[in-house]
Amino acid sequence: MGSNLYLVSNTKGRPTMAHRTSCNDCSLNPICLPLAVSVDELDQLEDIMHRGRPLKRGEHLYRASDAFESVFAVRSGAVKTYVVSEEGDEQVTGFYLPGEIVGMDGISTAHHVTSAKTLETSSVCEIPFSRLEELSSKIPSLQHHFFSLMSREIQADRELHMLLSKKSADDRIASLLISIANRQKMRGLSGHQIRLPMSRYDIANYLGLAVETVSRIFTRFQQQGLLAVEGREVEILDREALCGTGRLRA
Amino acid sequence: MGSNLYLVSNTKGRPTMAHRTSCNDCSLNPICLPLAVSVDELDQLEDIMHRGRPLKRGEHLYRASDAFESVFAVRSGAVKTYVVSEEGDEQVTGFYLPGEIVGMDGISTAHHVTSAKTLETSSVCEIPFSRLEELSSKIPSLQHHFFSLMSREIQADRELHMLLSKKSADDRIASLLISIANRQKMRGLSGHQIRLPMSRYDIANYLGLAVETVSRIFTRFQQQGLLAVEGREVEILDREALCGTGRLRA
DNA sequence: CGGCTGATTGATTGTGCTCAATCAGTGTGG
DNA sequence: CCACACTGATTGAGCACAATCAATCAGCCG
Repeated sequence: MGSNLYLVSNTKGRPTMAHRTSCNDCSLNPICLPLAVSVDELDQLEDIMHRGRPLKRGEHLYRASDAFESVFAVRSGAVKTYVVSEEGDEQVTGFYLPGEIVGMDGISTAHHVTSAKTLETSSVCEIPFSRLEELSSKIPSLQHHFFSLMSREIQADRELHMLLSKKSADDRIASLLISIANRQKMRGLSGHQIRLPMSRYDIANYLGLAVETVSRIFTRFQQQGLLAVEGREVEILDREALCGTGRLRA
Repeated sequence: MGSNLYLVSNTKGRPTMAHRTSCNDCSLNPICLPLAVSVDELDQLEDIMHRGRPLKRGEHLYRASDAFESVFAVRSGAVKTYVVSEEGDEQVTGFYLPGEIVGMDGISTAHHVTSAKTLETSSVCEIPFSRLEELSSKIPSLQHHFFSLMSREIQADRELHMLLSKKSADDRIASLLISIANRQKMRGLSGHQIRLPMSRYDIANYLGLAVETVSRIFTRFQQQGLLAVEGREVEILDREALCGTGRLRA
């Protein structure tokens, strides 16, 4: 469970204790929480955050029914949230990539309603929520930014809702790929060469499809020249047509 | 656009200018925003709110792409939110009953991403968001309550997501009915005798089903003795079995 | 009365699920 | 070191649930 080995293997070319860098040095600065605060306020924000050890694949950030104490900013890797019903079947409720905030459910109940586990070796910043609230009262722009983040979460859920209603399986897959590509692009990565951090099972579960269907659609998209798929590596060859599949906006 | 006639026709037995009462007199007090604030703080909250005229069925609270300025607390009636895609088809994204807050999308974009229209004659309280933010900075409990409300919205979306993935049409209908019953109960109304404020079309759209399917399931549920349906009046006869349909928690 | 919208019911089709088999990759233990 | 088991992914065949197309009916308003 040691040191920062995992992180090193993940952030290629920056072997120097990356998990002790400050928000200032973080490449996610422009899309993460610090976005909202000035340089001197940033110190206060950093004071309340914990940058924990890197987590191995499959470790939990929190589990459903845990007391709600913190939200988490993903620094590297990827996280999925899910709930397990009484009958034991799992429902994946979201995927979180670097720069995104996990755990904002649970504020109202004081307990988490989802569980969050890493999909691959990941590092996260833990932000105790009560202290974030205090700080938000003092820094209006931070308060607004946090409201804004939650609002964006709601918006994303709306889009997902729309996707799941307009039920075509093709649309769902296409849309997920585009979404991940967009989010990658936002943090300066390729907008067409993506590496899916989650399994086909997770994708199927998230989109309300059977694994077999996901698999079939991936191969068909490939045959149609829309994608180049190799396991979890996906290249979007014809974004236009892919969007056209479900008439999404490019 | 006429006095408080509409409201009168809606809040039976209280014909006296109900829209000028304060939060103190509002029956929704225990579940609405005022929940979080003390008596003297309540005055400040009331100062920033506008209790507008009652709205007729079909009037808009706001439209997609309108500048985001306020959130709205539903006082009476019911509101639906929806988006319209470029191709013109509508997607209903939510139903809001008295005591619930509409319009929290749009914080991040400064513009609304959904439209909100009344499903029947309704009255709402408009709360300018910038002033709510100011006030939230000064009243920590209000800030927390608002975070909490947004969190609850996210939670509800999670549940919806789960519902739409676990795709059985029966489950979806059952779940919606239970949800509405629960929300009615929370404001002191019957937990089994409900009046659906929305059309079958809205229900179908919201749940990602065809209208015909909704209709069929209503009649089948009735044949099975789970419901007594008469148009938009629905009585839940066997809540246990209804939950069992989709193995929901009662 | 005639036209409209909302709701219900019937007949047919199709998309995606289920069941089942195969295959590749990975880790385990003899 | 290799056989074996196990998980994740892919492909095929058949079936079921819900969509679609279509017709009818009730209520409402001009």
